[in-house]
Amino acid sequence: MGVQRKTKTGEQILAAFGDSKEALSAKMLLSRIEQRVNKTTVYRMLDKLEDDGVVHSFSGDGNVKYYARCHACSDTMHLHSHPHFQCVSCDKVRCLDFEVPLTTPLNLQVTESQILLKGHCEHCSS
Amino acid sequence: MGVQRKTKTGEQILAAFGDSKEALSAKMLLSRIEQRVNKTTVYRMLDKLEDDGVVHSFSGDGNVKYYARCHACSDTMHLHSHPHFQCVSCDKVRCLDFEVPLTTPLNLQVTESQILLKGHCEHCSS
DNA sequence: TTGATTAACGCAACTAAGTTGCATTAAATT
DNA sequence: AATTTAATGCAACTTAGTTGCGTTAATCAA
Ligand SMILES: [Zn+2]
Ligand SMILES: [Zn+2]
Ligand SMILES: [Zn+2]
Ligand SMILES: [Zn+2]
Repeated sequence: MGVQRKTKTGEQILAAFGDSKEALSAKMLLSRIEQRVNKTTVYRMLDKLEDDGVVHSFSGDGNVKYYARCHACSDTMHLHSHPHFQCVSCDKVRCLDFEVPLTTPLNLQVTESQILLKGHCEHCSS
Repeated sequence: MGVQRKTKTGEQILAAFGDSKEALSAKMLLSRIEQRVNKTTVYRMLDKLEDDGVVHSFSGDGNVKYYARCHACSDTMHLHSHPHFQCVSCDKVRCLDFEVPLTTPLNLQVTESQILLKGHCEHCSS
């Protein structure tokens, strides 16, 4: 089940994401939240927000899970087949807007695709 | 630096991969190797084999690192922009043969792409 | 064949991400 | 204000992977 009560942790997590396409790990969220919050609480809140279709998650570099705001999802429909980008220089991660057309083999039933692009973001290109 | 001596661990790891496109985690390798080998040894040997362009690695589901044989790599040139597939039913992971054409935004310098497809493999489709 | 060199190894201890159980706190409802 | 129970904090745990260090064994030269 998703979020059922309005709490400070929930507010602060959503405030940390804001309206941007930036993706954040649990650790990054913890460091951004003013109020002292336990990591367990953050993990559980993120789970609930994901259930509600408010955030989506994916696996970034170094086996770390990242979360980002959803923009067209609800608790009944999740739709985010977009790729993600991680800068190898500043480590920032974000959602990319376009869709990648995938032609998959006929003998496989693909239900989900995760695309992570790595490289240098616009601020870190030299 | 890569592998410098012929050892049993190295042989057994390569034997476990064989010639297939199947990807294996360190844990899976440990369970497949007859001889008793320490996990540290497996991790270190995989690192060396990756340095040599003998295997490549990528992040699978559950933040687990998978390794697979390279087929066109050397210690000086690594080339594996192919996608990987993980069956959500039998958990097998493998390399896919085709390339995915990616049109990336102009303001990003993409140097690496990881594509993981998830779904049901040919043996687990009902 | 033997001895020297050092890559590879085993072990224990560690790190880091994430999870679980349980007692406590605090939203929401009456 | 009293009740209900979602949300929280804490400690302890799990799992993947790493590190330091002393030991073993592959390679090569004498
Ligand atoms: Zn950057
Ligand atoms: Zn996204
Ligand atoms: Zn399968
Ligand atoms: Zn592969």
